[in-house]
Order: sequence, then structure tokens, then C-alpha cells
Amino acid sequence: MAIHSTFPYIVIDSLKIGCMNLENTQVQMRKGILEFCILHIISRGEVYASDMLEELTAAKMIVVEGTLYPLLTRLKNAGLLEYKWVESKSGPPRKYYTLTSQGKKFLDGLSDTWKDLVLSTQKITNNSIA
Amino acid sequence: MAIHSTFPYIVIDSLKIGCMNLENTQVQMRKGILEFCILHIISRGEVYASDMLEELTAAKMIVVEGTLYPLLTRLKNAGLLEYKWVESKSGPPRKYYTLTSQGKKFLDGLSDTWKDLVLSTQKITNNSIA
DNA sequence: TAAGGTACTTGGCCATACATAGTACTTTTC
DNA sequence: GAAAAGTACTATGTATGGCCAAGTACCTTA
Repeated sequence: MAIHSTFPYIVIDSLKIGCMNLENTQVQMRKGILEFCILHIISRGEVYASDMLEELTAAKMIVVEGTLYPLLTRLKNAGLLEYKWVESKSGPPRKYYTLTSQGKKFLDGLSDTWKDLVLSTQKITNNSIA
Repeated sequence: MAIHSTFPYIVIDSLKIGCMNLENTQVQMRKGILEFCILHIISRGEVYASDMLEELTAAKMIVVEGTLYPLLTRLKNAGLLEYKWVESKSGPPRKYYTLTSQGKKFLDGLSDTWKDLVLSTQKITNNSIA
């Protein structure tokens, strides 16, 4: 196995744009999973945004308004959620969300995907011990 | 709790842009996790891209070239990886990757993040049984 | 020398998380 | 009763990353 000290290909190595920090990768890891968690929370009964934020924060899944609201809108537009306006005693009315039947199916699919993903990752990370 | 049948806010409900399909969300779920898995594979010794593809596929973590190669470049530019060119008996030379010390630290951080994320998700999904 | 395979690169597209600013309605306070 | 504070939701712009598809370079085989 001879080792090249020079590059056989022309490589432009000059510009390092990568701002590879942990925080950013953590955000990437949460992507998609968040959707799964939110559908799960809604599947248990009618809730509105602040309820969800509370539960997500309690589970240490950091989420902010600017993430949650657009996501709910997206899920609703996709037909996975529906909501009712309900008056509140302390402020403006709230949107209480529930899953549609389509949303339930989607959640089931996501559950499988999540399980597979965890399994796959375990497979890979456990190999390092073997 | 009085329920509004009309919307108290002006809501533009007409354009449904959402192309919410399972496949898409699965892709989102993989984001970031892939990075974690690849760093893990490399941490076990020198490997080149096809080795990784093989192992990832074996673990049912679907990855294609167009995802893997840019990712490796990104990690390398960020100083987490380095590589040697090694000649091959059956084709062009290969880049054999290893982790830098910075890469090892990063991997440790990611391991913690991943554990937390799995825990958080468990917390939320298990609540539905309670 | 031509053909086919292997290894890696590049550019463009799309979806999502987040920050930030803004709107609408409520209750409280003076 | 009007201003202030608070709650709930909306809208826009930016950046990142996965994927597709096409392309380049090198090697072996015929």
C-alpha cells in the first residue's frame, strides 16, 4: 500500500466555509424528530401551542415559538392536523389542535422510521466496542 | 369553554404548499444523525467512502454518494477529519479518512447530544401510554 | 487504444429551524 | 374609558444540509 503524499487530483483546498459547530449539528439532529414529537403530543388529546412548548421544554427538547408555530401551520396545511378556536379566560382565543385520521397514519409511519433510525444508529455505534 | 366556529383572526387558508410526505420527513430525521454515524465509523480506523457506504447500508441507514462525499468534504474542511491517498489494486487511489483530535472531541459531544435526544423522545412518546 | 468500472467532485434545488418583527385580541391599571 | 402590559398567533428572511444529476479523473481489461 503505497501512500501518496501529493494529490492525484486537482483539489481546491483554499476556502474553508464550514462553520461546523456542535450547536448547529444539534439543530440538525432535532430536525424531523421535532415533527414526530409534536404529532405524538397532539395524539394524546387537544392541546394548544403553549401546552406543547411546555411539554417539549420539560423533556429538554429545546424549541422556540418561531419553530413551533410555522410547523403547526405546515402540518395543518398538509391535512395532518385540524384545530378549533377556544376562548381563554386570560388572553386571546387559542387554537386547540387534534390529529386527523391522515395525521394518525402519518404518525404511525414516523414511529416506524424513528425505531429503525435508533436501531441503525445503535448498530453502528455498538460496532465500535466489538 | 365556548367554541368559535368562525375565525377571530383573518386567516388566509387558500394556498396549501405543503408537500408533506413520509419520505421527506424521513430525510429530515436522518439529518445530523448521519454525521454522527459517519464520525463513529471513522473513529474505528482508517476507511474510505465505499467502506462507509457498505456499513451504512448494512445498518439500513440509506445513504447515497451525493450525500456522503459532500459530507466528508465538509467534515474535513472543518478540521474534524484528515485523509491519506492510498493506491488501489482495482481502480483509482482512495482517500482513507481518520479523525483528528478535534474530530474525536466533536464525536464525544455528538454522542451526548444523541443520547439526550433519544431520552427526550422516549419521554414524550412514553407519555402516551400513561 | 478503446471500453468499462471505480472514486471522487460540483452545482443546483428544495425543505426546514431559527431570528426577528409584527398583528390581534385580552385583561389590567390609572 | 384610554393606555399599558400580556398572551396567542403570523409573516419574512437567512442559513444549513440532503439529494439529484451530471461530470471528471484514474485504473484495468480487452
